[in-house]
Amino acid sequence: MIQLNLRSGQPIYEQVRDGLRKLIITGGIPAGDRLPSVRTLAGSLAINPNTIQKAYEVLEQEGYAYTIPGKGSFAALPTDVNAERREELLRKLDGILQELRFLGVTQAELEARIRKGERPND
Amino acid sequence: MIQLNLRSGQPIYEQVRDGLRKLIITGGIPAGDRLPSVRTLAGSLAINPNTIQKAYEVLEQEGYAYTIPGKGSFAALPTDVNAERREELLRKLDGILQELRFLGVTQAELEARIRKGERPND
Amino acid sequence: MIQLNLRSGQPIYEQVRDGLRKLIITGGIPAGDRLPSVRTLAGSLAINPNTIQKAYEVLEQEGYAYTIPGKGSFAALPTDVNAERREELLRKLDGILQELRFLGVTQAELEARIRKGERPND
Amino acid sequence: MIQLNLRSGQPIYEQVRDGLRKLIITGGIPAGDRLPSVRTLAGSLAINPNTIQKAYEVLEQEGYAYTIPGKGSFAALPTDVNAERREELLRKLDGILQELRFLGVTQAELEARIRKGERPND
DNA sequence: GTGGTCTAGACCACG
DNA sequence: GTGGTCTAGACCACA
Repeated sequence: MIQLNLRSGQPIYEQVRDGLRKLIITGGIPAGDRLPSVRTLAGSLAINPNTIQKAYEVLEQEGYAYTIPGKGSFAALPTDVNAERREELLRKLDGILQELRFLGVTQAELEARIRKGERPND
Repeated sequence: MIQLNLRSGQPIYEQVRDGLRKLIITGGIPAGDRLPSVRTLAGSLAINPNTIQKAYEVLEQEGYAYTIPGKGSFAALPTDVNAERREELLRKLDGILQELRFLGVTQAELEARIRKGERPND
Repeated sequence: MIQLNLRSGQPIYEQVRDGLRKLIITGGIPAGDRLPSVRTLAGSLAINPNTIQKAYEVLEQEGYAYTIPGKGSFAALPTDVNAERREELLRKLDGILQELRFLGVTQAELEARIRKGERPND
Repeated sequence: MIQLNLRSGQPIYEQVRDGLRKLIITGGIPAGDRLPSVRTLAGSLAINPNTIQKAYEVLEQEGYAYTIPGKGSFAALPTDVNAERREELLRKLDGILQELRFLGVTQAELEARIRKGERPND
């Protein structure tokens, strides 16, 4: 389910966090559904449970997951996600757009790219 | 000119790199112009020269600057920037757009945001 | 294992890089195997760990090694080596051949030399 | 006549040395002919005469040029070139061939490359 | 004066 | 225990 690259230099817990977040965003794990348990995921990815634990903690801080002690961790609703996360994304978006423009990417190319991922019901 | 946050967890040399890249992108340092010398910048930011030098090395790998030993470092042309950097930006762009859509940002809002930074001659 | 000449004028980190690369090329360190740790090698060569680390960074840029923080550095596969490195070698090869011819080395001698290192299964 | 790249990071005096050596090797400056004077070359390349001076000194050590005080510097015969230079080239050649083989270049490709530069009268 | 290299020693994140 | 980062201070090549 989650692809790890142990050679990438990126901390493993970040890769797990990114993978889980991606699953939640894409609907692979619908809001309210239970995330795999720390031990299960650690087993299937063949890494240390502490590393999974850290990923879950960070995800919870961002608001993408919440934990019910004794029950497990669950995917949160989009509206539960930390407002800071959203602001951070918008900040990064502006920075990336600015840099791409500097590199010669035209407004038309940017708009094409932004439409490519458009969802029907927007 | 460059704002550092020594407690942010992000390495100082990366903050310096980001700050300089921003200056180059925004035209604050036009292509061909000299960047501040390692010692000068280290002094004005009150950090070690080695840390500045690492920032310059990374910036050079990205293609945003080039160094002439004994002369200084200079801002490069947009066309000199590493192709990998451009691809990395496009990858990040797609990921951010996907996450923002999940968080409820509509296509109209995204397009508005993308037009905000539009440059007249695109 | 690696011979250093501290008075040669060539930077120590380059000598370390060359020595390690040679070990990888000759199979002294098979692909996937761990290179000596920064501290270990620094100790056995009696030089500063930072100098070793710089050698490893450069080796990684060339594609001859990859690093997993907290785990160590490892020898990469030949296919992971940077394409630029290969082109640089071919460029240097042509220049050296040209100069050797100027110095009176005949085509026969060059071909003999090129066959000397031939591998059986080529 | 000599192409300098002030941005390359390679010391200018080395670029000048390489350029002059190339001219001698290729016959652009036949053996016995006078090399351009330090001041002339410094002027046409728009660099400091001290830098040219250093290039000439190194070239003389290699045996590619000799200086007659008050007369100028002259291109030497191939037989005058330092034996160490020749050995260094052969050593480098072996190292490059070994590395290229490691990178998957076959014996056939190497031989093709070595024949490409073949001179008719060898 | 500039960047490049090196040392000695320190703290931290990661797994 | 590993690599990553940072500091303080030093010397050298280059132009």
